[in-house]
Amino acid sequence: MVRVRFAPSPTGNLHIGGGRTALFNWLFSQSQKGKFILRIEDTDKERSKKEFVDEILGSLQWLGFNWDEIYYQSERFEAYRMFADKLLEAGLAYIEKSPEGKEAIIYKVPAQKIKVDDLIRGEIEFDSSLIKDQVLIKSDGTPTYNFACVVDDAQMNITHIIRGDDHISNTPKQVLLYKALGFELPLFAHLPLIMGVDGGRLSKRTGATAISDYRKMGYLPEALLNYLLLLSWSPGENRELIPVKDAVKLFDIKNINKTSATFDLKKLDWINNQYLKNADPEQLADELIPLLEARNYIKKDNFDRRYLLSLVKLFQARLARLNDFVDWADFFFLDEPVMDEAAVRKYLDPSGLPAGRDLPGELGVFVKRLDNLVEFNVANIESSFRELVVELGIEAKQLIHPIRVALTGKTIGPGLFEVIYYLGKETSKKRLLKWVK
RNA sequence: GACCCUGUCGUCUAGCCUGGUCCAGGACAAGAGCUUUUCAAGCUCUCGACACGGGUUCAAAUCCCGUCAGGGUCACCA
Repeated sequence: MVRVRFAPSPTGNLHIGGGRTALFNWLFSQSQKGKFILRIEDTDKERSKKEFVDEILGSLQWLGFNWDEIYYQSERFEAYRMFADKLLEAGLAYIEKSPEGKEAIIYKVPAQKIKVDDLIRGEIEFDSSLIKDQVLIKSDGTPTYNFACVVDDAQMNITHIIRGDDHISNTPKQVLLYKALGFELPLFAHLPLIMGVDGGRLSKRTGATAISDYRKMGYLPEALLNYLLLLSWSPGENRELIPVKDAVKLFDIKNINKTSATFDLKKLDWINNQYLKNADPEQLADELIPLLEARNYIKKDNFDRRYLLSLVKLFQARLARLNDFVDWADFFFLDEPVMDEAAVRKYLDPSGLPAGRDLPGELGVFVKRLDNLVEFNVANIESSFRELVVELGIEAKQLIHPIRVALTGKTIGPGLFEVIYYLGKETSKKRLLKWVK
């Protein structure tokens, strides 16, 4: 049975690169009906933090990766010690004393050619005479990364090691240890790295790196997953929008390419919009509620959910990020819209109008028409408006823009008649009347 | 510096294994237009790449060699 693992170190957040490694491991396990194992590599007592463990687990859950088993290296120190002693007894390792008298166990690296048949890159050859002896157990008693990793991968029966490219040069060191300990070798697959726009490693300078940051910014996990999937993997046939469920069926390690990819926020935005457009409004509303509460736009447990749902539907297709809703739809929740001054000057300042136009008068008439509607609905609002502009002998947009600014404070937004309808007759009248005199 | 990995539009990629169907296809971005009530969406179009140089071959993005470029690793960090 296929068993893969994702082995983050809790010395920081789960970043984009780690998320992608987790994704490929998880996808492979799902596609092979295998097990996905999580191993927290917390051997560095100084830098490992509980809060990072929580953050990493939270991000993995948000992405939808459920693990079958979880282990903590900090709980397995006896095992590492035991295998180090074995190597000592076999004469394959030696003890080195520090000036303070502390002892470290060092593996004596034998000189030989090591071939690794990487699932993604093919055969890679190394010369171990170029590798110096490796510390197994540090003088403080904790194991080194390469040693703990080998012991664990073998003990946990990991069959495929799928990890980042940056581990290629660790591979010969680990292969040597597998052989020295008499463990069966797993298969290796080294994923190309994700680069920042500046060409180097993805860093905070080049944009957000933590998965949780993308969550905060309003990206849907499905969208982020889909984007990450496209970085160095393609199912062919020009398919781009691939929900995880489909990816599990289509996934084949052979289709992973060897070239590193640059993280492109623009494409992520596009994918996010694609998912947002087709998302269930109920689900989006659930995500939005805490954000709206935080801004005091709605009161917890005391708001009209059906109304919110209608607004979500109004904006859904326009959002690049879910959080945009909070800014773009603010006028539905505020008593007074926040006015964009430039928009006011452009559309509501009578001095800028052509001779003969009487904007305040026109707005006044429109308010009366709204008042007289037999039934206040989108169709009636629109037809009364259309009739009015014909009577006035002006183009629809000459009046639409000023009204939108008066009602929303903005030049952009959903269709005007929906805006009026959802704002309600009284609020619309009140906001328009401000510009009548 | 040594070792290792990689090189197709600005970006993500298809094609490369099994040379001809590729004067290289798709997507994002950019530009133009349509629609129109602004924005978004949608639709149409435009711009734009086989890193370079040698081979092999009737024929090379595809095979071979070299060069160059980019990246990674060289810790008692993981």
